[in-house]
Amino acid sequence: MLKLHNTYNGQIEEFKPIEDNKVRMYVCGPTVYDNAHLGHARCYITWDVLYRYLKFKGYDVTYCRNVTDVDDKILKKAEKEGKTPEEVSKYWYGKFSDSMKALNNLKPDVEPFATKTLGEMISMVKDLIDKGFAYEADGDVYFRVKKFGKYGSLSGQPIDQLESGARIEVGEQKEDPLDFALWKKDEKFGYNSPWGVGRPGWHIECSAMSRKYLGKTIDIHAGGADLIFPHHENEIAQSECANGCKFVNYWLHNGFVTINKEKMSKSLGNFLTIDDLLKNYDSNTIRFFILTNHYRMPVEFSDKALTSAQAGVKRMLNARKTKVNEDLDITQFEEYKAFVEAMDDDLNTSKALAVLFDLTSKANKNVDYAYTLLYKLASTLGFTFEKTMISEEELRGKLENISRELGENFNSMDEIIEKRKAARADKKWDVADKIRIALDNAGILLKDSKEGTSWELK
RNA sequence: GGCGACAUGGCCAAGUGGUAAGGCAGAAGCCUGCAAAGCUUUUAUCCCCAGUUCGAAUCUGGGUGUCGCCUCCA
Repeated sequence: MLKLHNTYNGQIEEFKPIEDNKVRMYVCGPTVYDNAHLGHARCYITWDVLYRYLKFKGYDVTYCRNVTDVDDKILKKAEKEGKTPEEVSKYWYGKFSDSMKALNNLKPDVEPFATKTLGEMISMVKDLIDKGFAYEADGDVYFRVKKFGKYGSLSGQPIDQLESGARIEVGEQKEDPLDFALWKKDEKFGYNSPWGVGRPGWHIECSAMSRKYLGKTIDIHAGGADLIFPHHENEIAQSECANGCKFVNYWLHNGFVTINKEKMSKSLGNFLTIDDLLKNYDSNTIRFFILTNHYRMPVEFSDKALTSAQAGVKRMLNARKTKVNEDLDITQFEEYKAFVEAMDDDLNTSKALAVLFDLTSKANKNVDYAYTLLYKLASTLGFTFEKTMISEEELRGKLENISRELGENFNSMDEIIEKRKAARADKKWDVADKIRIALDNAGILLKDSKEGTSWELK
């Protein structure tokens, strides 16, 4: 029985989908104007694991993650670089997708673009105006926060407190400082609407895309904890007033990545991009680093932590391998039950990893089912055991370097290993060592075992 | 000021009433021509104080410290 922490009431609740075994899940996606960083990686890895685990549990999941491609930041970047907003967002969406793929995150079932969902947004805004929850003011449209009695219940903020922090910007014609924009006048980059040329507000995007692709009431809505207020609060207000029904059953939020004890973020400038990180650590390492902590807790980044994660994940992925037995009923094993119990408990990945290490240890001791189980459960968390394949070209380059160093021509790794094997048989240790060192210099590690000698990239 | 989270060994981190999972690092041993990997053994009384209880890291109250949201932010 899966239990999840619901931000809405602060409780850990049993997860029950609206419809049988169908799950409708929405995650707030990126605004595509710049590189994604480790904080984004954490968010999307966390929800990728939830997506994978729901599928593992047998749910029929529809995972929708939007792409915000209308935004001030995109426009600013476009102006600065002399490009169109479309060019900017297209480029950075491509980069984002590459990063997600590199992190081994599954592709969501739907990835709607804000600019492609404008019709839905406009009709929703219109609806809100008709129902009296919104009003037009000089080309802008605002949501009447005070009309929605439940406003503030997700973030747990008393309305008068929110009021004291709210401001009216210059040029805005709000009835109340608390009101937020559903539509903003923008004659330069805007789109046609009943209220003139303008752009949708950020919050309405998610309400509209969620409704269009998943329906009026959905099971799960997830995102970073910094979106609780105002973004998710506003989404609830919009959706529930427009649709006249509950918006989301389970609100899930992940904690931040910190660096030097401070939240990693664009605005503070203290971030590491996923690209940069992948230069030093592979995706398994990053995933392991993220999953050793519970998803709601803060995670402190440091090179030391990543190095530690690297060593840890290596141990797991280096487990003694056997053929994965597809016919094996893995559900019969204690370790399987322990894994499921951990994950069912609000995604206790830390505990689940402990189960995987138990299996690693068993695999190394030749317990026959251990590797099959390890492989399947680790895959559920998105780890990959497959080694990165070395290209023909790269291998040829390495062989050339090795041949040069050894003063002898080798055409394949097998030839080299055979040569060393013969040297070892003759107890010519100096020859054998030279070969191993030459390979080491070329970034190849040799492993001797009873079964023979194997090689892998370091 | 309002709301919320966290504080466990050298580092990271589970555990939420019955006497501390796991990973990294360290140490010793086995294996090995060497190396890598692996195997075995090994390191804590849980921020402070008071209380509840037969019994608390785990509940209650009070401190101290750290962080987050309240403005764009994953």
